[in-house]
Amino acid sequence: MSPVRVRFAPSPTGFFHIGSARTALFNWLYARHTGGTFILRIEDTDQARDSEEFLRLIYDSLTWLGMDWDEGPNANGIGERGDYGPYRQSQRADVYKLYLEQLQNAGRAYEKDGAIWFKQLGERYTVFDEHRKKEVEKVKSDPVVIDDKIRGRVERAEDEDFVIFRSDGNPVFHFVNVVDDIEMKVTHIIRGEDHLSNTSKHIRLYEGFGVTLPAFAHLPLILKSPGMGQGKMSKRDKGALIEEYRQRHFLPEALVNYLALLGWNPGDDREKMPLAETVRLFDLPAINQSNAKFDSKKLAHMNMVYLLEQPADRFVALAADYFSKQPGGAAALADGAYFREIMLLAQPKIKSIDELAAYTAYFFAEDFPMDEKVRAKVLGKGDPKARLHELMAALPAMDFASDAAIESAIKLLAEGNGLGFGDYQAVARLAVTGTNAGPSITSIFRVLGRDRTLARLLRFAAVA
RNA sequence: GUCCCUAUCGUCUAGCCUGGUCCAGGACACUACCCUUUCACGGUAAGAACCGGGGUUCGAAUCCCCGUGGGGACGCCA
Repeated sequence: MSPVRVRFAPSPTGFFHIGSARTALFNWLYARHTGGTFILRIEDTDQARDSEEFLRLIYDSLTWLGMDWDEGPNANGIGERGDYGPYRQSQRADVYKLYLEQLQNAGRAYEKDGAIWFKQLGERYTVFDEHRKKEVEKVKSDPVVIDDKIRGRVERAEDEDFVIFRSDGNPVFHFVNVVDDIEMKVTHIIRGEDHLSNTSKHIRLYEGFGVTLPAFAHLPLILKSPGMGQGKMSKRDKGALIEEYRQRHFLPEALVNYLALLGWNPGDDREKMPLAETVRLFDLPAINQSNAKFDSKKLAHMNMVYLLEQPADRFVALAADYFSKQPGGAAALADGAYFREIMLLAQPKIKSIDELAAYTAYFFAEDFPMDEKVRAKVLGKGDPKARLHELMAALPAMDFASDAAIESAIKLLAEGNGLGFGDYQAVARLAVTGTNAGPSITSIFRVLGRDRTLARLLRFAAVA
């Protein structure tokens, strides 16, 4: 058995979406599992739609997700690697010319309407195609048998000639895809099920070139989320773009973990697992045959689980990176020690990094918003104003050294008035943060410091 | 319309290959309760599925067939 060589072959014609990422991931996982080679090949044969910006997005997205390629084009200064380059189809015209000549010499290519067509072998007949609303010529030939690693044996009987070179002289996907897979010695073609019906064309091409077939594995598709319509997920769907998760500062390892579980599982109940473990267990036969709907809530949960276990330093670094990209975020970063304390308070509370700005806003500004509903609720219960004044009176003498010290001071105050901690907690939180959600009030007091806490209590008491 | 793939809780799925251990297990979501100093986390509990019909068999979620549902392809896009 020759060493595994797989490839991910995107075209830079649009944003990098979740389906592409999953295809890339499964190829990457299979390469790493088998100790094989992961090739990145850019299929930029559509001059009208290709763009350098989208090309960069492919490199950046793969890198962000942690999928390194062993062979591939010169990307972001990495330099071209591999012995079968160039790895951009726009630079491989001479190779395609050679393969075309081979087909022409064998009588398997002909010209029509300025384009070059691949000629199928077999009995020809015409039929009216309801879908295309025109007569088409079909070829009755020996059935093509696809031995699919995921689906088993798939058989297709009908063929049609198809274009391999456009009238503008550029080769078409089916042709270049097969030629490069041959040239680059790809052993396993792992791609979405939407290509399953193309595969018979591709197999005919392999036969035309007289080479042996690679193994095929057609992945189930990722469908729209429940309630978001029918069909496969498209670039236009909410949550479909990798870029979106990157901008929202999702953890790439969480996204990768979620994506790995969309159509594959380790065979037991584990869901959150280290990448190395996924690599160890991943294999083609374990991949599901049916499509899966995308569930952003489950992804969000996975992200939270990963966030929770981040070491303090990494979490603070992630938070700092996030704030640095927020409007006005620089102010929050001004005091590093203060920033760190706040972020660590927030870490166990949030589901994703992009909640941080709103969740911690009151630490960084005095003009934080007041939640009117919460205000009405808190002020409508007991005698919060009295509690507020008792607290303000006690504050100057309070020990702010630790959460525990603040807690016992407030408890002492409460006991003295025949009350409980909770009687002070709600109104103090409202006065100091404007809301009813957040870290413990003692830690907020401590981090804010006595002066700022007292000032906020005073200000609130004045208008309450 | 033609061809191809597919079918277990709302969703992701285990179980199916090698029929009995499954009145079907886990996770997300939802609900309730517990924990609690708010909000989360966490814990416990509840509800929730073998698409339908035929067969094969002592026995079918598991094997076969037919329906139906879902998905894909049918471009001088990839």
